[in-house]
Amino acid sequence: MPELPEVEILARHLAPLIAGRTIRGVAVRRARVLRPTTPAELERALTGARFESLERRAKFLLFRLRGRNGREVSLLGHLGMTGRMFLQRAAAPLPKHAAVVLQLDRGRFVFEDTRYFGRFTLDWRALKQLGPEPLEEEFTAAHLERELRRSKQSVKVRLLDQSLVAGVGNIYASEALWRARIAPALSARRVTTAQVQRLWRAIRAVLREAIRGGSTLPLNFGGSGAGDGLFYFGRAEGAPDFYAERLRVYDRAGKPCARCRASIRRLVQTGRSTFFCPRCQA
DNA sequence: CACCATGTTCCTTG
DNA sequence: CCAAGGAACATGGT
Repeated sequence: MPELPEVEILARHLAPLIAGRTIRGVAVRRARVLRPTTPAELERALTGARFESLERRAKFLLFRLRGRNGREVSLLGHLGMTGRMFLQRAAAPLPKHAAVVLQLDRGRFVFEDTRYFGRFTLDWRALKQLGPEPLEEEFTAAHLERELRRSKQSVKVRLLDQSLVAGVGNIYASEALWRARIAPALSARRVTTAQVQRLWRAIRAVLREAIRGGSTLPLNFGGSGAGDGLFYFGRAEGAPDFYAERLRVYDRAGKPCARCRASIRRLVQTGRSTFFCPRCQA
């Protein structure tokens, strides 16, 4: 579910819903996601605290709260591969893999994560290693070129390095390279200045369009219809599926390229799938 | 049973 | 010390 655009969409939807809400109780059902914070530490910091703001940094969510004692509390969230965050009525059934549940003054906040790779922690050290935000001015084509040239790894693998640019994941790395017409296996060292320019534009366009689309991956809580109290974000029931429409190569092996109709291919780079058009991205 | 999965962090190897 | 690659984490879908 989550790459940068999905996290951005979540933050935008969640921020106004949690602002001003007070936490009455904290239930940690899977302590692993707090690491290295302990359940006792989280309970002490959050009980009685009030949400003030929510921002995104790369794929992280930055929650700022005002603690019971008046001090600021900073909470760092990450959805991992399968994480979700939403509000629901206090009477609604908890999802099977609810990792952390915050009882609010009205209803509850749920961090649910099937695989428990996500984070919900007071430890902010993970942010220190992040590179520039791809949609901000700090991310320039010159920076991208300089960083790419430093390595002989493939350009696709380099894009996943969060210290080079923060927030590009496995889906949008393939999408950006397709858009820029660059072969994913090309050594980062061999990328030309013209290619860097195209790639820089493509990264930004692909991410921006995904955010604009409102939802790419199925972030909705499909099936659970109205009345179960699930906070529902992303597309509405019956709305177009932006995910299926927007992705041009990811998970489309064997299907025709949207530009040239050649058959999309899949390859594995450092253990992860890459999708590309062998003709457009020669 | 096999293989695949949107992410990050460790550990090993060179 | 660094770069690079692979395993681990944990659960579910096909």
